[in-house]
Amino acid sequence: MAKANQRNALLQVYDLLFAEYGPQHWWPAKTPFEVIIGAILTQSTAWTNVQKVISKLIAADVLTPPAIRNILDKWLADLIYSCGYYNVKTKKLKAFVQHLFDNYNDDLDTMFKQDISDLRLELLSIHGIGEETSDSIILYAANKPSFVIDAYTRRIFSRLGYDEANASYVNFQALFTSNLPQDAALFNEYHALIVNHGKLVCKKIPLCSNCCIEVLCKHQT
DNA sequence: GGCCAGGACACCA
DNA sequence: TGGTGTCATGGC
Repeated sequence: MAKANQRNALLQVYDLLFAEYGPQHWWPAKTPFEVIIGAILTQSTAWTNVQKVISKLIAADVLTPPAIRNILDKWLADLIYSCGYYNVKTKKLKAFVQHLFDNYNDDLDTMFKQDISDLRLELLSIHGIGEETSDSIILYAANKPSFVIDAYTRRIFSRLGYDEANASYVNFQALFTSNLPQDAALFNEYHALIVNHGKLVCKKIPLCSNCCIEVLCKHQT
């Protein structure tokens, strides 16, 4: 597909999703640190489970870097139990807050002052933070334009006939970053809309214009 | 009871 | 470099 057509098609998908669902107001968190904790906890886990755990962490007054750093592994594992993979995720949460303390004295703002590529590399070097989680943190916690590729994105754009959906994470991400304006608000809304649509389709909830995607499929193929 | 959910890592060929 | 097993609860 020609570059201009690709750009127009991506914007058309965005417009249809936005017209259908409206603004999503993502990420559902009150602070950048809460975004990061949620991004780690939601790995391969339904968001409803994460919400319960976030509430528990707030109730226990441990949703801060020093509190997560100092709490015993066993207690943290108990608190995040409902998310699944609680032993693995305990290590991941601990690894992040330790990194934040060692390098920035718990100051996220300083960490986020880097440009996107440096920040992404640094996040990827932390245990438990892969490509999707790092992009989620950059976009939703640091408010910088880094497009998030997740299972929903691949599924939907694969259905739309994009071969890039089967490519590596970075190559698929380039489809969006090379065709869309580098706008954090746009990337934020686009990914949120994709996830919202994906969830509804996944739950087989009938959508009056679920057909918007079906129509696009016919146009693309 | 089976399947899947807003992944990442360790290990192996 | 790519494929596979593992981590695990909760909702439908």
